[in-house]
Amino acid sequence: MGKITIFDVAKEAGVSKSTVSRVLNEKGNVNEKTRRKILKVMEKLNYHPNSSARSLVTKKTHTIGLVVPNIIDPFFLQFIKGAEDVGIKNEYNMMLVSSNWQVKDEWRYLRLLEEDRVDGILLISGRNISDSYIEFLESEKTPIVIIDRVLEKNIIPTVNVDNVNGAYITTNYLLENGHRKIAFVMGPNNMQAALNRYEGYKNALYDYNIKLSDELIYHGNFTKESGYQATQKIINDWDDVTAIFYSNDGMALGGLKVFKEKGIIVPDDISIVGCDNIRELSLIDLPLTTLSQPRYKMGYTGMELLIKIIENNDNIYPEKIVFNMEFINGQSVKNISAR
Amino acid sequence: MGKITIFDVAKEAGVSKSTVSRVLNEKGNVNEKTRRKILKVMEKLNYHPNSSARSLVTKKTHTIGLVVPNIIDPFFLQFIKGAEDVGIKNEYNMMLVSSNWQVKDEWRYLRLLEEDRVDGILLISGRNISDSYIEFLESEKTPIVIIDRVLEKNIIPTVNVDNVNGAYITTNYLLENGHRKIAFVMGPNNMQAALNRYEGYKNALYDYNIKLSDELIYHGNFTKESGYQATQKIINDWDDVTAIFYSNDGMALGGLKVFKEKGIIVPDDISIVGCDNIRELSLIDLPLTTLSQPRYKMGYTGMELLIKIIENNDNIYPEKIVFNMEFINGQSVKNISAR
DNA sequence: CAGTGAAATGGGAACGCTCCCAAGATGAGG
DNA sequence: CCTCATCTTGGGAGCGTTCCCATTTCACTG
Repeated sequence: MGKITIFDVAKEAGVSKSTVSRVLNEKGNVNEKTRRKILKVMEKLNYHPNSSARSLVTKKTHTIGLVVPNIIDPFFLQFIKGAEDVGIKNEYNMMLVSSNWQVKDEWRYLRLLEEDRVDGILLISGRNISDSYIEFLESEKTPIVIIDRVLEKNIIPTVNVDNVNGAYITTNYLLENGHRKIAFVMGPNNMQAALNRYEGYKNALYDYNIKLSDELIYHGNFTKESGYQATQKIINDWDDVTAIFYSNDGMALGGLKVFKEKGIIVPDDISIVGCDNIRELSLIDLPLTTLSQPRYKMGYTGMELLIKIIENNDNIYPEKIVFNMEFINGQSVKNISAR
Repeated sequence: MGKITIFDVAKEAGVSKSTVSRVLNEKGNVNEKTRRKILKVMEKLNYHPNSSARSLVTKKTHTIGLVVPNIIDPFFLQFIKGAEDVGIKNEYNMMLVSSNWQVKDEWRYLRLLEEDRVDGILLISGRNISDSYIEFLESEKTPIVIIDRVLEKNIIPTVNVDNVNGAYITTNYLLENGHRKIAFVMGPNNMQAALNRYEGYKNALYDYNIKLSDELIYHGNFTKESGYQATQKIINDWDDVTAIFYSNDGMALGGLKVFKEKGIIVPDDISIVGCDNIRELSLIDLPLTTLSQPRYKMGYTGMELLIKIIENNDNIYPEKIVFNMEFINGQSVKNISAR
């Protein structure tokens, strides 16, 4: 079915292809009358410009590559949604690539760029990207924005969340509610976010003049199972811990399981706070007090930034955007201040 | 930074662009020695063919449009993952479009086709696509596969699940476990899947010689809230209903909330089954007996089919693939047969 | 009514590739 | 040593646009 081209439109409208192109791109002067006529012909013939031909000469695809560590994890959906909404608004398409947390898959999204399939890349949750790859991207001057990875040495624009501050606020909230012996369940040591949350916890204690006790620090790896185990240890080790700070919600869920099994009531017997505000928690009866990353907003902002970079490629100064975590006041903390 | 083109490679290797093209596409005869040389030069110059230029002449983009009703809903992730895995294997990229359940957004994915950005479209969960649009796609002879929507009149290939059979098996399971008075919570009337599940329920009762009672049929709209309300009604209306069949898991969750509030123990006081096997349920302590759509497999198969259609465009006969639902035996049904 | 500048239009080159066709190289067979 | 088939290579056209430049049209002004 011979596709309609710009020539067909030109012929039908009795003008040259150049004029059609002009109305298509709203560039240059076109007599209003002919403009209307051409528009009418386009509609009549159901003409749509071929994007490949366009890209070939303009060097723009109006497509961005969206890289996600793992498409299966609902955690990333809000980021994607935020990015998508901006994309739609600016008429950008999104090419989806999941990196599977694998360094070896980095070539897959790199190739999108090399083959000029995309104008830039939005790397969501860049925690899994190797340093050498980031340096490579930097040297390539690729339009790219990385979400959820702090890059201090690199000039690449990033969108992040202030984990230190978030954990500080949360810990402080526990302190204000009279808690003094607060166990802390850490995440993986190699994860910046996990370390930062620990730092916030530490700072809050310090500012409250409470001595940090290493014995109250437990280790997990962000899974429900590891939260389960850590919680069992905590309960075994102490009978005067009044609150537990889980550095993500997954581990808090593991904790809840322990409490259920042992008949421990939250928050009457123990107060807990989590971190991340994962969707699954909304299904649980107890509203958890937790911190939320503004994921939608981060995706949204990241995409906006990326498009900005793509569209005025000159005089860019790299931006490092940092959002605050949002404190979500649930019902898993009890005020135990003596009155 | 002047991008490397096929000419640069040709020049450096001392051959013509045609020869380079030949080794690029592994088409036609090329002397093994020159082939190696060209390959080496490509690597040296880090040459990658421009996809727009290629598409312009071949009319193939090696990209497929993946349409999902709502990217925010984790329900669709398994479909996407299945499709993606096939895409990667066959070197297809995926353009992501969410339809937002809105008919008015149909133009957004249509345009991907019209602008020749994609070679075909995989419409996941086509429940939300208007009939007129489907007819349009059919008439356009667009390479398309629709997942999760039964199309009897149309010639478009689909991948579906046998809801009738699934509901039959589940209902039968309840019957085998001694339940006779089984309430049924329906989904929206305009949804094929919901109606089919009702049909399966009906058939099972019929084959078991149990008279269908309209009074045991309750209506919901697949939300947790509607399940909550329906369950309250059921409990109000009857004291001898021993089992409830929720036609999706979301409504079953609503039911669980009622039971918790009223101190009703599942499965001791009442047996329940759901349908869909949504991820959130894994976080709940009670393993629900439910039906699972093989979502990963459906996405996988749909994508395979689509690529097959795209790649040998001739003599296609439309396929209608139907998977069985998988029965997931949880712990929410009690055997109450008199012994 | 000639002259002028702006508005409107057309034509051609270029984008980077594939593909067809023609031509040169090679080698076997007589 | 010539012939012919096969392998190998090069050149040119064409894919559907955009964009630059040249040309035509037009409305005014003096």
